[in-house]
Amino acid sequence: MSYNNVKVQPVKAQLPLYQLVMQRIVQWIGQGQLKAGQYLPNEWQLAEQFDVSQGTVRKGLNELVTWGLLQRYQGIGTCVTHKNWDWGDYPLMAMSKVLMGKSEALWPMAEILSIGVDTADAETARQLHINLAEAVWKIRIVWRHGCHLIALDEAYLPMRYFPDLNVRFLHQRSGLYAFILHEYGILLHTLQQYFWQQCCTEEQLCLLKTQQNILYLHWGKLSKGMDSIVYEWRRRCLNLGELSLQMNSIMPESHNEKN
Amino acid sequence: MSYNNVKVQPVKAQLPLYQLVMQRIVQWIGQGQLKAGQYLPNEWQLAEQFDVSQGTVRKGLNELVTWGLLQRYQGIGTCVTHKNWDWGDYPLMAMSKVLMGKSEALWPMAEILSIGVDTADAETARQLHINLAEAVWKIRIVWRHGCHLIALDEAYLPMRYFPDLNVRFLHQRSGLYAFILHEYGILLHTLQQYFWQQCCTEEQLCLLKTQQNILYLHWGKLSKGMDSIVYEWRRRCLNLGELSLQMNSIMPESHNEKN
DNA sequence: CAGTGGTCTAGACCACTCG
DNA sequence: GAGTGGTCTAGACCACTGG
Repeated sequence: MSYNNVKVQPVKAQLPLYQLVMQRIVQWIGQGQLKAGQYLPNEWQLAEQFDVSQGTVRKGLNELVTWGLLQRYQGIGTCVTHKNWDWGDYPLMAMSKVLMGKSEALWPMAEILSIGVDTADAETARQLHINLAEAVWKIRIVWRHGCHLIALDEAYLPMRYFPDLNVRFLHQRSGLYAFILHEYGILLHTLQQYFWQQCCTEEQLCLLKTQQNILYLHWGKLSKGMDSIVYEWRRRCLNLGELSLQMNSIMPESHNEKN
Repeated sequence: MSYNNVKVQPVKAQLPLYQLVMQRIVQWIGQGQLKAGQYLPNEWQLAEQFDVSQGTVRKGLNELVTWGLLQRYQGIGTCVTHKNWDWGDYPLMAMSKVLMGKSEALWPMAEILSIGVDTADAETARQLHINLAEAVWKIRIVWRHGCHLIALDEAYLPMRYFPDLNVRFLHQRSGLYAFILHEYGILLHTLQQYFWQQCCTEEQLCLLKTQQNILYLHWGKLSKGMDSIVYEWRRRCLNLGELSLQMNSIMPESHNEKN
C-alpha cells in the first residue's frame, strides 16, 4: 500500500497505523476471538490482513508487549499473556516463594461490591479532568486470593463517557476493562500510578475484614484510552500480608501451551 | 555501511548495533560529557558518528527513553533526564502535591554508611547467581530528603566482578552506578523488583532513627548489565511518611533548559 | 529444514517547534 | 522555512525454534 492510502484509517481521527494494529489485536482479545495463551498469526499474515507493512505490524505488536498484553518468542511466535487486566500490571507473589527463587505469579479474583452514581469531589474531578460535582460511576471491588482479602478498590469513571454503564455491566460477568473495550471500544491503559502509605478508613477496614490499626499500602492509578482521554481513576488499599507485589509486567512464561 | 561490516563491533561479543549506540550514549553520560538536561546531536549526526543507519540510532535512543535516561521531543530533540540513577526508576512526590495536581519529582540524597565485605547468605547467593558464602561487597546507604530519613539500602555486589571496588569507590563522590559504569564499563539496569510490607529490624529502625513498630514498605531490586549478568541485589526499607512513590519513569519535563 | 521473530538498511513523507 | 523526531515502506540477512 502507498503511504497515503487512507482506506484503513478510522473516520474520527488519523490514528497511526501501528496503533490501529494494536486496536485490532486488542479487540480480538476483548471479543474473545483471541484468548490467553493463544498464538497470533505471524507478522506477514497480519500485515496482509491489516494492509500495512510488516514493520508496522512489528511496531504495534512490540508496543503491546510493553503493555504486558503479548509475549514474543524468536523462532516461535507471538502469544497472549495471562495478565489480569482489571488488577493492573503488577502480579502478586508469595514472599516465601520469592525467597526460594520460585516465581509464580498470583492474580487475585475480583468481586464487585457495588456500582453507583456519585458526584466528583475535588480530587476525582482533577484526576479525571472533569468538572467538580460532575456525575461519575463509583465502582467498589474487593480482591481475594483464596480466603485472604487482599485489596479494596474504588474506581471512578465519568458518566459522560459511559452513560449506561451500570445496566449493561451488571448483565456481564467479564472484567471491567474487557467490558469497556467490548461495549464502548475503549482500550484502557495505565497512564500514571503511585504508591503511598496511610491508615485505612473505618469503612475500608470493615470491608477488608481487618481491624489492625497499621499503615496500609495504597495504590492510585489513572487509565487513559488510545485517544489520551483519562477514563478512569482508581484508588486501592492493599492488605498484602505475606504477599509481595512484583513490579515487572514482563515475566517470560513458557510457550508450551500452543493453541 | 554494509550489514556485515564488523569494524564497530566489540571484540568480546556480537552486541546488536543499537545496543552499542546505547552503550556509547550511556558512556557519555557516565563520563560527564553529557549531563542532565543537555541535548544530544540529532539522529543523523549520531548515525554518521557511530557509522550505523539512522533507524538504528533511533531504536537505541528509544530504548534509552524506556529506561528513563532520555527524553525526546518532536521538533526539538533528545535530552538527558534528571533521573537519579542510584535511587531507582521511581521518584518521590509529596502526597499534598499529588492531591493538588502538581507533580514535582523529589529525588532523595544518598549517604554511604559503610562498604564492607560479607559472605553471601542463601538469599543473596541465589539472587546474584553466585555460590553460597562467596565474597560480596555490602554497601549500606541512607536516603534523605531534607532532614527526613526516607530509606535504608543494603546493596550486595559480587567481589568477583568488582575486585577493588571499595578502594576506588571511596575516592569518588559520584553515585555507585555512575562509578561502576565509569570504572568497570558496566551499565546497570533494573532486571526485577518487587515490594512487600514487613517490620524493620532493630538495626534498621535505629539507622532510620525511628522506633515506630509499624509495617514498613520494602523494595527488592535486581540489576543486570547489558550482558544479562546480575551484578547487584539491593533491598531497601522505606519510611515514606507523607511522600508517595511515583511509578512512572517517564515524566515529561519542560525542554527549556537547552544547553 | 522451514518458519518465526530480531536486526539493519535506505529512503520517503508527516507533524511539530522554533526563529 | 529549516530542523527535529515520528511514521511508514520495502527489502535484506541473522538467530533461534521446532519437526
